[in-house]
Amino acid sequence: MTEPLAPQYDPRAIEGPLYQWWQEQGFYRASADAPGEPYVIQIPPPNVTAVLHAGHGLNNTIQDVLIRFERMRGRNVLWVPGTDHAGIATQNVVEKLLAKEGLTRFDIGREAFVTRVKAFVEETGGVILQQLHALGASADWSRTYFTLDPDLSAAVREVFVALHEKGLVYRGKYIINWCPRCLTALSNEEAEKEEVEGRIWHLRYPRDDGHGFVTVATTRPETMLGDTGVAVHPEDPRYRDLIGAHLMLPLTDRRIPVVADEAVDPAFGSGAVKVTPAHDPTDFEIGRRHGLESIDIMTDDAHLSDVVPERFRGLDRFVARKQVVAEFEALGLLEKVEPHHHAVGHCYRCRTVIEPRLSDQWFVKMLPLAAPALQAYRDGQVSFLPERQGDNYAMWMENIRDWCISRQLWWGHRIPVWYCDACTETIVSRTDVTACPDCGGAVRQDEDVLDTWFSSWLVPFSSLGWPDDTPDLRAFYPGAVLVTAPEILFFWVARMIMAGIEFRGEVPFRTVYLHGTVRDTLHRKMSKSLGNGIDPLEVIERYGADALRYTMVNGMAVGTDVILDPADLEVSFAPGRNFANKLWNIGRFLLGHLEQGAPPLSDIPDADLALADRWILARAAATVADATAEYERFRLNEATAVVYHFLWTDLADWYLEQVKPRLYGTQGGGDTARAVAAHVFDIALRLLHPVMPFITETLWQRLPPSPTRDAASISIASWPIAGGTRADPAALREFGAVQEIVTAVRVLRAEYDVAPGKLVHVTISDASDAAQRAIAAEAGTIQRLAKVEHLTVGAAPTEVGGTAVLDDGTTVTVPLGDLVDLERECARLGGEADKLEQLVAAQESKLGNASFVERAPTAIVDKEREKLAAWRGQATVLREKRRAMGCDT
RNA sequence: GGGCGAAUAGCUCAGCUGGUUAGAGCGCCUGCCUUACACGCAGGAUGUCGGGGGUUCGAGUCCCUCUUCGCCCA
Repeated sequence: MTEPLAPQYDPRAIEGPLYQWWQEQGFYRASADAPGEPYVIQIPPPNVTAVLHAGHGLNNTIQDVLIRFERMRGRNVLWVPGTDHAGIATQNVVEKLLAKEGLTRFDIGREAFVTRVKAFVEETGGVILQQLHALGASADWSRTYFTLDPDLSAAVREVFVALHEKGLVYRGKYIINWCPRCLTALSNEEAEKEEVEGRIWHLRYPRDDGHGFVTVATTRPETMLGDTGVAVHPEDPRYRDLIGAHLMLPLTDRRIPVVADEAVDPAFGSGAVKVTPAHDPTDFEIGRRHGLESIDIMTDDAHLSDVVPERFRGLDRFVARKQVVAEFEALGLLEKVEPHHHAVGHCYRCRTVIEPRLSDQWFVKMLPLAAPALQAYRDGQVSFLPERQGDNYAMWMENIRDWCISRQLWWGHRIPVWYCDACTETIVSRTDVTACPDCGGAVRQDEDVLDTWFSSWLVPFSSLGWPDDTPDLRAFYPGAVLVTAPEILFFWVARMIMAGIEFRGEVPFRTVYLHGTVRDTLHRKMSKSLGNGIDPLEVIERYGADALRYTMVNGMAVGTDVILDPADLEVSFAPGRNFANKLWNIGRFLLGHLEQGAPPLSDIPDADLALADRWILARAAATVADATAEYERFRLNEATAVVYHFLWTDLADWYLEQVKPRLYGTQGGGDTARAVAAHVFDIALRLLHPVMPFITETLWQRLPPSPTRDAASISIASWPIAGGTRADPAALREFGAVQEIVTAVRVLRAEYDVAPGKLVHVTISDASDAAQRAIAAEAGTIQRLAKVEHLTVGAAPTEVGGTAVLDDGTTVTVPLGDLVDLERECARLGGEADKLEQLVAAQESKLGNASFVERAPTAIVDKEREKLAAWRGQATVLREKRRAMGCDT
């Protein structure tokens, strides 16, 4: 674990071995009776056949950051991983494989097919969980579940039967969303609406009395073959006389009535709508209200069935559409065709156009489940991040519709319902049924399986052993946070909340963190079909998991999308890689100087601390407080930024530069410097560990031993405590003055193109209190960092030089002799003076405004007065300086 | 059609409860191979905070409206 650091940062060399070591040590295996308040995250179980994509990368990075943070804070952490059997998706994959052999699932039969899918899943499934190892995921793999495992299947059955007993599961004939390619019903959530440029056909239906016709408008003309009525609004004057009349349905010999129904929008189309109860949800309702017949005109695969006139039979629905339109046109019954923009349902798995279809399905009655779930949100038992997503949740809950849970698939939890053919008994049972309990007759099980989400909505407790009362269940339910994408708010999150309340009596998590989507630079969602995806494994291979994680977290504010350029991984991931490399080099430098060991900071008397030491300790204290607060508020990007700034700017750019002479031994105080450096580096590594676990562990392992570094791994080391380090406002102020003086000199050097190696003289005049203390304490630092030969404090020099006035009036003059162009310096100082005078003028008018002084809080007014005084002071110094230089003569 | 969100530097985005001389990273310009790092160091330029109105002592931040883009629902 502690070989010397390689001169080059090479993530591949450290990440794999480190992950393996973490696993061997079992750091992330949870125990129900371990100390600490439990903190549980349930992974959104990926499809068992899925491979890692950028969205998974983001989702799991966030979870791992939270988990690692809370683990270090001493919570009894459990991150439960698992996979989902993904009914349609997995079945589709295997059906495609079969198709290559020229077979369909029907050719080989249900049993053989299921065996085949099982084999496929065993062979190739779960790869994604392995891939999460590369990401550094600190999940408890010993608790990995699969939704088809026997115990989780038992939970599914228990829930189905229990809900059936409560009357919340029922079977009924309704219009469902039918995918003619997957040959199954879909829930409303699974039928995704897509905007399409379609057409609307205006068709004429002649009256049966020969007196004219009624025009109806439709986007799906082929369904007219299943029409059993025409509906108009009861108040529509155009059609009032027509209500109760009959029409002759063209292309058929059917006579259909005109009915009056409130559901008709008189403003849409012609105001008369054809009614196809078997193929449209609205029409189904209208048909039911008026006793119209339902005629299903389609086969499972969306070809016209035998109930239509012979010439249409067997036609694909879209071919039939053309033919129907052609015949209407030939008959002179096609009034017009208009372009029409509308949303059409598509199968969320295969994008096939959904066919609304009348069919027998199982449903869950949602209202009784939704009501308490909505109340739980209103009571604040569960909250959403970003908050507005709560409104989304509430709106869905308020307009909840029953959930179609049966799927005409073979891969999934088979519905635990048996039918007796002998006595028509229906048996719903927790255990398999072999004979009818009533008549002893033969039974057959319902052919269908359950929606995959019918198992997913239970994982917060089924993954912990429910319905058994297990120690895990008692310790780890409910969870703390759910981290997922907004796309599955309804599919999964809302339903989990309902199931949690129904079966465990409390919500399954307190916070729902809905993160953004990973998109390309055109803000398109990454997808396989667009070819704009980013392969996280490729990124890890090239730049390391730490760089990937950093980039994801850094680019993501709460509720916003992450934009990455798939065409240029270099540009996308450079920030993470650069930072990791910087950190590596800070480590190389620092650890090299700590090889001889470092005394614990507690052994160093306060009097030995240099101003720079006090400053970096104070900065560390502030960083601990800020980073902790940001992590707690889920503002991971802010937490990262805070630590980044501390490491790169405070530590590397200033403190390490300040401390070099002491580390090199060219100056005394080496022990103090090593103690402080080791201490703050330790803190920074811990603060960064949740985001960049590998590199922080690698460096942390090589810190010299110390009583406060007694954990085997940084990942189980304690989180730094803000109160444990020192706030020191004086040090912040005074070292701040050091920084400002150094920067001022550097600016002047750059302004006058002083050669990089050339030493200059500097005079500080009008030094503020802080500046005086800064110079007293850190003159050497200033000289070294600004390349100053003589640093004098006193009256402003009379010779010509470059001058800068700091905010507090402290004046820095670099006499540059012939290097200084007097005119140029006059202009430069004049420009600055003008700018300040503008500020002063604006500030004077602000403070001259009586209502501002009266109404604004005194603290604000005082602050503004201080600003005015400072600017006036600076302006005065600049003007004097210009006068002394003879600028305006 | 209804609901929600976004618009801030060339790019990607922060800016949380109104009070900052409006920030970061990348890119760009200048100068540096300073023995931890050129994936670096030092310095620098770039913003009518989408348009218009309003509330307020004070608006990038709150309200209205328009424009453009995105998401969800019908």
